[in-house]
Amino acid sequence: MAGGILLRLQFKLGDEPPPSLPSDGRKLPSKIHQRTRSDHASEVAEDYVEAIADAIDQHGVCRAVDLVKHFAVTHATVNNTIKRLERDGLVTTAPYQPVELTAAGSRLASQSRRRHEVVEAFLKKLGVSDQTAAIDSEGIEHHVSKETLGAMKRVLEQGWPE
Amino acid sequence: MAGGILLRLQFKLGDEPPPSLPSDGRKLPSKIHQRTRSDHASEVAEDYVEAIADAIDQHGVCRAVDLVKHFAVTHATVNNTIKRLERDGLVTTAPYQPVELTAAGSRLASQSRRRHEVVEAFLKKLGVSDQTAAIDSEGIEHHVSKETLGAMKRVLEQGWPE
DNA sequence: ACTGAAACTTAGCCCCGGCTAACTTAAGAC
DNA sequence: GTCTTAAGTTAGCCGGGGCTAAGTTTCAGT
Ligand SMILES: [Mn+2]
Ligand SMILES: [Mn+2]
Ligand SMILES: [Mn+2]
Ligand SMILES: [Mn+2]
Repeated sequence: MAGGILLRLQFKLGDEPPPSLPSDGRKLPSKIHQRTRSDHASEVAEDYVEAIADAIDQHGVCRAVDLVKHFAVTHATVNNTIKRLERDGLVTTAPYQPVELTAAGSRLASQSRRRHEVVEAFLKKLGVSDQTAAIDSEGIEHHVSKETLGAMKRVLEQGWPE
Repeated sequence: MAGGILLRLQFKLGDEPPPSLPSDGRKLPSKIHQRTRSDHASEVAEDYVEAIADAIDQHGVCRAVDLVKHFAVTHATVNNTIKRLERDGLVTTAPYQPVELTAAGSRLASQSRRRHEVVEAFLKKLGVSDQTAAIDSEGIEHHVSKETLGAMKRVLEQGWPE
C-alpha cells in the first residue's frame, strides 16, 4: 500500500518538467503566457458576476437588459454568456426571470470586486485621472496576482515603499 | 446656410445618447469594456512581434519553432497566428523560411517592448518578486494607457509621488 | 547520394464571445 | 380584455485562437 503511494509521489515530482526553481536566472517564457491565457479564460465570468452583484445591490435584482447596457453587447451575447455561467455553477436562471448568483458566484463577485477596487484606487493614487483609472483597471485587474495585489494594498494603507 | 450647419450640429448632439462629458460623476461602463475588448484584439499581435524581434536580436533570425517554444503552443497555432500577422501587414513569410518583420511590425515591436519593460520594472519597484513581475506584466502591459504608462515612467525616473 | 529527424504545412476540429434576424413572452396602458 | 412594447429567446453566422493528426520539406550526418 505504501509502495503505491510512494509511486504516485515519484510520478508527480517527475512530472514537473525541469524544476525551474534552481534556475540560472533564465526566464521561463512558456509558463508566463499560459498564465495570461488562463487569466483571460476567467475574465468574462469575473466581470459578469461583479456586474450582476452590483445590479442586485442597486436594484434588488439583475435583469439581462442590465448586463446588455453595462457591457454594451447585444441581448443574444448576454444570453450566451449567462448560459456558460450557469453551466459553470456561478448563476441560476429561469426563463424570463432575473439572474441569480449561486454561493460560488457570490464569492467570486466579492473577490473580483475587492480586487478591482484595489487596482482602481491604486491607479488613482499613482496620479492618473479617474476616467483613466476606471478604464485601465477594468483590464488590469484580471492579471494582478495575489502578490501584486498585496503590494498595491500596502501602498494604499501605508504609503509608498522605501 | 448658417441654418443648415446649425441643424447638423443639433442632430449630432442629439445623436450622442447622454453626452457623458459634462457628467455628474457617473461612470460610462459600456465604453470601459469596449476598451478592454479592443486591448485584447491587439494583444496577440503585440506579443508575437515582440517575440519575433527578440529572436532576431538574439539569433539573427526568427523561426516558427522559436515561437512555438516561447508561447508554449503548437506549431499549427503559430502558423495560423503568423498568417493573421501577415494579413495585417506586420510580418512577411515564405514557405520554410524564417519570419521577417515589416516596418510596421518592427515599429509595433519596439513600442510593445518598451511598454512591457516599463510595466515590468514598475512592478519590481513596487516590491514584487522578479518572477511575479515577469508574469503579471505580460498581461497587464496590454491594458496600460499612455497616461498610466507615463505615471509609471515618472516613478521610475523621479521616484514615488506626493 | 541516402536517409532520418526536425521543421514546417495543411486539414479539420473545438470553444469562446461577438453579431443579426426572427420569433415569443410578459406586463402595462388603455 | 386587448394591444403595444420592452424584454427575452433561439437559430445561425463569424473570426480568434487553441488543438490533433497526417503529410511535406529541408538539412545534417553518414
Ligand atoms: Mn471588474
Ligand atoms: Mn474587468
Ligand atoms: Mn487582458
Ligand atoms: Mn503580453
